Amino acid sequence: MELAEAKLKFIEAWGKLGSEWGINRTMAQVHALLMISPEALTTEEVMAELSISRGNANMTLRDLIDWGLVEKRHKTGERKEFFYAEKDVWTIARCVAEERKKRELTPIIKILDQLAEVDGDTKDPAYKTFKTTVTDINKLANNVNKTLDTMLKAEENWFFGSILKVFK
Amino acid sequence: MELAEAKLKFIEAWGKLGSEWGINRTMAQVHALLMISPEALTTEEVMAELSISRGNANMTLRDLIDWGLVEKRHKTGERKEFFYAEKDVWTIARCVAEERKKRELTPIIKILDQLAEVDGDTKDPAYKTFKTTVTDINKLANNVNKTLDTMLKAEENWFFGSILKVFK
DNA sequence: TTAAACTTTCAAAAAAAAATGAAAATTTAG
DNA sequence: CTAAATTTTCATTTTTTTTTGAAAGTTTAA
Repeated sequence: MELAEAKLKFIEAWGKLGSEWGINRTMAQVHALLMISPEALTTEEVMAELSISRGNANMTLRDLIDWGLVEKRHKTGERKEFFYAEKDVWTIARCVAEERKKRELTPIIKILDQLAEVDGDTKDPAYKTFKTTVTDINKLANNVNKTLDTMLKAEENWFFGSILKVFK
Repeated sequence: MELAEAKLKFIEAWGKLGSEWGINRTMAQVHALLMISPEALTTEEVMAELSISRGNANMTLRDLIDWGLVEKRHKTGERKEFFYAEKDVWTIARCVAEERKKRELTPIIKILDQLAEVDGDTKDPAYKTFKTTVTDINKLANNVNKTLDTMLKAEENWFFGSILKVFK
């Protein structure tokens, strides 16, 4: 396969994966484009490569910066801003995990904590089922949370190492 | 908090979480409703509880069955179908992991395998960056895949156990 | 200063996703 | 068989999400 074709396929696949996981397709595509670019790109270049508008490119790049996946760079003598994506896959994975933890896991745990305090009649099946379900989900969420915390502190390559033996 | 209020909040929160993770909000809400229902519900009841149309309820319940999260049940003497959700949180987590692995991880690995075979000039930075990025993502994806495989075979309660010590 | 280069904003438009509901299909009791 | 009960389908509508692009805002070189 040619590099040009492969690039397009990668951008498309990354966009699709993103959208399946609740990430805006264009944001995932811009991320893909920058990940495979050795050099930082300008807004103009991103717009041209992906055929998107200036406004879209600007907002998407801002979001990627908020996620910690992309950084602004400046070149001496150039007035324009350049955008460069983190390329280390483990660092990328950490960023995503950290952000999603903050944006989604922490808020839902807060709600589950409140819901676990619902009061009612222990003999009422509706109450029992509600309480049990919410409590169990809460426990799972807290375990995911703790595991992520530990994982995020872990060595860069824990994932590529032999963690698998744990489950032996 | 009253049970009725708590139920509504739970359904709302579960729907929101679902939509953040690329799951149709209504599907997540129907799932939430069934998870906290001690008894299997009819399509009519789901429609009424969530104020959704028959068509929507029908398709959503079908999807939940496809995910392995809900099953059809029949009551003797009743002609209608009833829907009952799996309540064990670990089993639910396995179902979701298994489905998403099948629907999203396996396909992307297939594509990454193809893309890793792109040919080009080793001295070309664009080629080098592409190759490295794709290869690294591929490695990570394969490790996630293997870890999920092992996890899915694991004991019901591995997650609630002391897996955390692994990362010590 | 100031004007050109560049970036950001956001109301409006377009596109995508989800929901509706009535007709068609299916099932089953009698 | 047959007709009532129930489920499924899917063209259309509605809602939600995403994108556009031009105007406003900002920065900087001279």
